[in-house]
Amino acid sequence: MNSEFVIAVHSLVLLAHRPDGMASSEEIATNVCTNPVRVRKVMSCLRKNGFVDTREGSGGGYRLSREPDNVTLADIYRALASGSLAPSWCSGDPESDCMVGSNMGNVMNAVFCGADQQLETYFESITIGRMLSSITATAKG
Amino acid sequence: MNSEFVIAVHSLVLLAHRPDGMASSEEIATNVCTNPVRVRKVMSCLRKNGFVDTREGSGGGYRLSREPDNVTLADIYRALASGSLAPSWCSGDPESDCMVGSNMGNVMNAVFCGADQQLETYFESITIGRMLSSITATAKG
DNA sequence: GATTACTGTAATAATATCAGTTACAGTTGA
DNA sequence: TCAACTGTAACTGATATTATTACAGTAATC
Repeated sequence: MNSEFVIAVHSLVLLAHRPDGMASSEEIATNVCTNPVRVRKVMSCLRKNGFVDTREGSGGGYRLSREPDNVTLADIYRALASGSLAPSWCSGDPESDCMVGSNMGNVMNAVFCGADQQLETYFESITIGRMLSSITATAKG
Repeated sequence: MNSEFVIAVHSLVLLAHRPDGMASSEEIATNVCTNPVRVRKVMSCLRKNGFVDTREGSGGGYRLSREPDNVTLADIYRALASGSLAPSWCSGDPESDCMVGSNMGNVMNAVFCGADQQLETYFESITIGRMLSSITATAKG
């Protein structure tokens, strides 16, 4: 899995946890354990997909623009990691004389498309709000 | 996804397609489009897990040792790609003062364990035999 | 028993991917 | 006008992936 997905999920949970729903790229980066530029790149993508609003300039940062319970991991997955399941490496060669070698690419592709959908369905069942609850429950228990 | 998984699946389908169920690492490598050493490494693992028999020496190679219809992709996944879904990159820091930052690792981990199981369930439904049928059907159609 | 054709595995090299850093233009609040 | 932000691009360094080389061990065949 794409690690940008992880950063995105973490960031959104953090925003959801903030009373005012806001944080700067630097705050997020510290919390996630990475650098602000990487966070900004991910958040920029989340903004384009309507998950957050950004405020540039002094005192700015990111704000969650949707209800935590209405944002599923599937939404995030689709926005920045869809199709990441299939390996970059492609098996076989369409020009091969062998029936197996020449068709494996397509068949493998179909397998991974299915896997991707399966994964998406699973992610559909998990929301940012639920992850936050899970964390607060763990912290209290 | 681990590309060794792809090589393994392709190799087993190829063996299942062979009338005598056999092929050498070089033949497989050519068909898969990679080098024989890589194939041998993957096959070595498949042998240890009981998917194939090997015959060393002249005229040797690999032979499928199970019924194609009884080998699921889940079996293969478990043997050499289990847990590969979670990114190497880990979010947050257990020592963090922030509740979110310090617990995200665990929660994220749980999410990916679930995803892994989901994937395994999906792979359970696909067999080497079915993939081969799918290829022969495509080739004929 | 020598030769040939294989597997098994380690070590190394080449390449590609990923993550961190620096730099700087643009924006906004004070 | 200054300070604190975002948005991006370019560069560097780290890490992971794939290919290559090398060689020991095994078995069939001449």
